[in-house]
Amino acid sequence: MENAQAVRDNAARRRAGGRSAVDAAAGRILDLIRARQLNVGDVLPTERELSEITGASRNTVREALRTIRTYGLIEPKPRVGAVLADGQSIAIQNFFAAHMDVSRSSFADIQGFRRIIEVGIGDHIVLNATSEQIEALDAINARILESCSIEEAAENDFNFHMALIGLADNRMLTDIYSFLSPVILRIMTIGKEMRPVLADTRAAHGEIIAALRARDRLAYAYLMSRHLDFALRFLPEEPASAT
Amino acid sequence: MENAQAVRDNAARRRAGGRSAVDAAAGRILDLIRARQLNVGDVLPTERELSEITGASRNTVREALRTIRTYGLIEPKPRVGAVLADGQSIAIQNFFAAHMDVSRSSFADIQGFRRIIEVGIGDHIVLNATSEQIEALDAINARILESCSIEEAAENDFNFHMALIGLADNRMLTDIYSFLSPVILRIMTIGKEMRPVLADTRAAHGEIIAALRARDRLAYAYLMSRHLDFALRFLPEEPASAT
DNA sequence: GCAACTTATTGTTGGACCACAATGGGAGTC
DNA sequence: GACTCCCATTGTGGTCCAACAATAAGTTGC
Repeated sequence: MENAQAVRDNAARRRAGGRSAVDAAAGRILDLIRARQLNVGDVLPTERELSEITGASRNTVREALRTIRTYGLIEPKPRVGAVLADGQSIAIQNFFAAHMDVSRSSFADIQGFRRIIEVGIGDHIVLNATSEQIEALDAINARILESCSIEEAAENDFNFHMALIGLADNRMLTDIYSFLSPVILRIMTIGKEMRPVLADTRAAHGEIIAALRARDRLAYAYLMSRHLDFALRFLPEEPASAT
Repeated sequence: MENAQAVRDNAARRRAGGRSAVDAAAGRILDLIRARQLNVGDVLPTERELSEITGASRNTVREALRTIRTYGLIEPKPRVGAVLADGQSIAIQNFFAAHMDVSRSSFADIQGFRRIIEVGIGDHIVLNATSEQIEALDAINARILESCSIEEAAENDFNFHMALIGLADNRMLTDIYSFLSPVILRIMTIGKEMRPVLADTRAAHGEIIAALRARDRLAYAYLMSRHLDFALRFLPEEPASAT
C-alpha cells in the first residue's frame, strides 16, 4: 500500500515548497501548455494521463483543472478531454460577479483606472497619430448611432475606446484592456440602460476626436476626463463622493 | 445504495438548469454566504457539512470551494474550516498571470505603461494627498541611499513608486503594479547595474516630492516624465518594433 | 450512407487515510 | 485545592483510490 507513502511525499513536498499538491499540479499543467505551445482549440492530455505526468491523483488533477478552468483557459469536453479555450470574458465576468457582493467599489475602481489611462495616452496620440488613424476613429464612432440594441451600442462604444488605446501603441496597455473588456462592456451596458441616449455618447466622442485633429492635448484631457466622469455618474453604486 | 439515484438527480438538474453539480454547489455556497451575511473573517461550515447542505459529495463540494477559492473569496484553514477572505488582489494577480505573458511585453512597453500611469495619477495625488503621506514618501526615498546592494536599491526604488501608486487610491492600479512588480524590479536592477549612482535617483525622487508639496501638478508631470524616460535610456534594445 | 454498438473520457460519488491543530482530561506540582 | 504541563482524543482539510453514470467520438454492421 503505497498510498501512505504518496501522502507523506506530498506532505513533505508541501512543507518544502510551500505549495499544495493541487497548486503544484496546476503549475505543471500550465507549464505543459506553454512547453507544448498549445493554442486555442488544442486538447490537453486526459485527466488520467495528467495524473501520471504530475504524479498526483486524478482528484488532485481535477482540482487543478478546476482552477485553470476558473481562469477560463480550458473548457472540458466529455470523451475528448480539456480543450484550450478563450473563455477569458466569461471568466472575468464570473470573477467580478462573485466579488460584486463583497466589494462594491470595483466598478468605480475600474472607471478611475480608465480615466488615468485614457487621459494619459492623450499626449502620445496627439504627437504620433496619423490623420488616417483619426479618420478611422470617426468611422468607428459613427457606428454607435446605427446600433440596434443596447448591447450593440455598448460594444461600439467600447470599440471606440479600444481603438484609442490601440493608438497608444503599447502592448501592455492593449493586453490589460482586452483583459478588462468584459467588465468595461458591462459598465457601458449599465450606463446605456440607465440613460439610453446614444447621440450624447457619439457627440462626446466627436469632441474628443476634434481635439485630436486640432492636436490640442489640453482639450483632449479635459474632454476625455469629463466623458469618463460622466459615465461614472450612472453606476448603481454610489456618487463618487466617497474617498 | 442510492448512489445511482443521486447521480441521476444531479444529471437531471444539470440538464434542467444547464449547470453541473459543482456549479450548483458553488452557487448554493455563495447563496449561503449571502444569506447568512458572512463577512471577512467569518468561517464557512465544514466541507462535510456543506456536503450535506448542498446534497453533493465532499469531492464535488471541494471542487466548488476550489472555484470560490480561485476568486479569492475564501481561504481554507485547517481545523477551522474555510474563512471568508479578502483575497481579491491576489486573485486578480493570478488571473493576470494566467492570461498574460509578461515576457512578451518589452521593457519599453512596461516603462511606457508606467509613464502613463505615474504621470497620470499626479492630479489625484496633488489634490488628495495629505502632508503626512508626502512626508512618508520622503522617508521611503531616504532609504535608497542606505542600500547595500543593487538589489536592495532597486527594491527601495520600487517601494517609492509603489507608495506613489498607493496614493492614487485605486485598487486595480495597486493590483496591476503588484503583478508587474517582478518585471519592474528587474528593469530597475538593470538600470542601476548600468549606472549605479543612487544619489541621482534619490534626487529625482526628491524633486518629484517637492512638486507634490507645492501642489504643482505641471511640475510633477514634467519631473516624473523625465525621471521615467531617463530610466528607459539604459534598457537593452529589444525587438519592440513589431506592431 | 446510416444506425447501433463499443469505448474512452469526463462527472460524480463514497470511502479511506494522513497531517495538523485544538480541545480536554489526567497526572504531577505548588 | 488550584495550577500547570503533557498527551490522547477529536475534528478538519488534503490527498488518494475505486467505482459507476453520462456522454460523445470512433467503429462496425447493415
